[in-house]
Amino acid sequence: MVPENKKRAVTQQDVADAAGVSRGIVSYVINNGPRDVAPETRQRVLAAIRDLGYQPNKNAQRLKLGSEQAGSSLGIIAGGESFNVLERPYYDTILAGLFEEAHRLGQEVRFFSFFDALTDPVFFNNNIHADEISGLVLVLPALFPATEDFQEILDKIAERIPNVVCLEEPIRDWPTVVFDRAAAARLAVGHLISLGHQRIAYLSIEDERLTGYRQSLLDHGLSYDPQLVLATDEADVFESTYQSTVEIIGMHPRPTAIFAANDERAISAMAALHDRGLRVPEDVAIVSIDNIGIAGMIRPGLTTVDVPKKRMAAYALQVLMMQKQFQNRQAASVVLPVQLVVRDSCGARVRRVGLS
Amino acid sequence: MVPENKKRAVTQQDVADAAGVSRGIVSYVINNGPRDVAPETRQRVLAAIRDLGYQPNKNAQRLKLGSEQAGSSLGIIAGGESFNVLERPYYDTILAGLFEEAHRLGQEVRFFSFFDALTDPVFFNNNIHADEISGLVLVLPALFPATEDFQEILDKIAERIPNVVCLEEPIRDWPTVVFDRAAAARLAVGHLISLGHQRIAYLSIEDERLTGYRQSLLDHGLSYDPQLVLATDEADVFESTYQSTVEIIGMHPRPTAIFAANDERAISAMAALHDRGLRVPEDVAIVSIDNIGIAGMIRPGLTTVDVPKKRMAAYALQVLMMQKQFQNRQAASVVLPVQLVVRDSCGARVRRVGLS
DNA sequence: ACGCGTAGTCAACACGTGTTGATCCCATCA
DNA sequence: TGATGGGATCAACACGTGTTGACTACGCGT
Repeated sequence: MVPENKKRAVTQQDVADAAGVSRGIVSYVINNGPRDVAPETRQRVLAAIRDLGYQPNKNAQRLKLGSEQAGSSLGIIAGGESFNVLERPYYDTILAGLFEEAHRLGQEVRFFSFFDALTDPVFFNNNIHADEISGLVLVLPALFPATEDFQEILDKIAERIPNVVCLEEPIRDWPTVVFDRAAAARLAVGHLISLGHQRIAYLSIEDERLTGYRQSLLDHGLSYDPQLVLATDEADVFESTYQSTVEIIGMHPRPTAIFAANDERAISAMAALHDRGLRVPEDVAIVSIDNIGIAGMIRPGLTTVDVPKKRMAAYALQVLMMQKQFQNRQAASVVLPVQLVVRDSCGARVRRVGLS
Repeated sequence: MVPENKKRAVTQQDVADAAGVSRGIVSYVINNGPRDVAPETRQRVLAAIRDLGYQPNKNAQRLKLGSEQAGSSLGIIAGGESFNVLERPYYDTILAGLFEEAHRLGQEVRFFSFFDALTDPVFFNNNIHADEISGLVLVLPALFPATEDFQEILDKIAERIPNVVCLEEPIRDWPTVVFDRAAAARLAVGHLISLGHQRIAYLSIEDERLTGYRQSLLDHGLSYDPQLVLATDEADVFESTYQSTVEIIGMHPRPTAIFAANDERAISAMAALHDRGLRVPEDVAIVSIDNIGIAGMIRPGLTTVDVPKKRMAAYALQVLMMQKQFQNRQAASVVLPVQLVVRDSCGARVRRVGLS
């Protein structure tokens, strides 16, 4: 390999030489500096900059200014056990919202996968520097491995990076932005009950949704039957939910409705029902939570509780900015309200159980 | 606001003082430096580093080493007219693939939206620096605005950043990684023809797919009817495709099959057919291209041509690395083959037209 | 003619690091 | 014992930039 002469980058000194001035002047011109420059000189410098195609060296700027001033980035760590957050429709929208809001705030963002950043100390040390990142957004699903490495890295984050916000799952004492899961579950289950359903199975995520499911049943005078709560595996959502749905189908008497913890699970359940020759919503009604993009495109359209994903993202960055402004002062966590979106999978537009 | 004393970061000098040595020694220890250090001294320095929680300043390192050595990033610019690539299942997988492969190569990546990076010169100048980015992947859908700003920014990329690879759409003379669109279309249409279909509508994207669609018809002795090629609007895929499908449904005689340019369009078509009381595949068969994640989860399952999205991503980075290795030498473009995935929407598992 | 303020410029320091020429000290060998 | 070598360390330079103290020249007032 011939070591072709690397063309050295153009520096302020080159510009200064070309314009016949001192280097400092060039700096003044670029930053509308702390000192004034004679109009005629300014023009000469600008011309030289244009001619040589000069571009300031960011590294030198950041070194000098202490990256605070020079525009530090905002870090986003997202994911579960792999990169695959990017391939999950719910988190996609969250991420898109984060990017949009960051752009609105003029913040550069640096994106890291959970796998890289939180389970690999070497990667963490090499890539996540307080020099470069002044704020961090953690987007972590419920279940993550509590390895020693993981805990150690959380410690480092805590001591190095002043501002951290969590989306979805609260971690340590960092402020959190979440949607109201219990309320979402109550909305979904309440809606099914109002349509006349009495045996409602739950394709579960065991968080506040379960509480909401249970409470909604009791509120409406129905009994809570643990057998109707079926496990689903976050690591293989589609397959595990499909199997659990098959179980539901085999029950006697068969539940007339299914509450799915999120839209992915609902879609999986619909597939299982379809494959067994059962119709949605005529034979089994379905309601879920999330309102991902395709929820309204598939047929039957999914009745689901809309989670304000983009607003959650926007709030997360707002909280981060607040933290930054009031140095280290604990910023409040946020719980956002949700809203039911009625489509066809619940059967509200078709019939009411027991009334036809 | 009380200007709480910013705690100055720990530097090599601090470590050196604490360990009672010269600063250079600290540098040697950290980098297993060009010079040897006495074992006993080394231990003292390491202890000091640990005690003070010293972390080298990346900006200074990069300044000194010229970011080439210090680990420069790999840039990804993706999107159409907005950030929404993140919310489109096809591009999600592409991006996930890029991140995965970058991780495998130990490359840090910096992600930019098309909107930020390619249409806003100010943002571009402020955030995309040759100092930091040694290679660039452009993930651009077919249609992008050819504004002056856009062209100007492409010029700047060309002169500042040595290595560029395009995914999906070739731009300028940069090397490209694409899947074989014409072959994909021929596979899809050929499959429908082999099932006995003779009137096949095309929910179109007007690229090599159209060529493939046309050629496949001719190859099988069918005539090409431009009326069967319906426009769809990339800016509002679902709605426009839905409307075009309604048109198809109203045709006399009605086409017995639809070839959709991608899975999103196929799902939209299925919705329109469902809403008009037509069954898939019994009344109208559907085949498309992409094989996005949900293609196998919805019912009927989507028969589609699998695009090797992750392999495309991996290849893109391979090409980038090749470019880097052989300084500026033009790297070859890559066209990846595709494969048909038969599910239920085509009807192959149900019946053959005219044979039952 | 002299003093003085000011607009404009230059030289020099600082940011924190990697690296090299020079220095010190001690062990080894003639 | 004196010279030699080399292991270990230090001081100093360089990377490219932002900023401050010092310097020059010029205009103005007395």
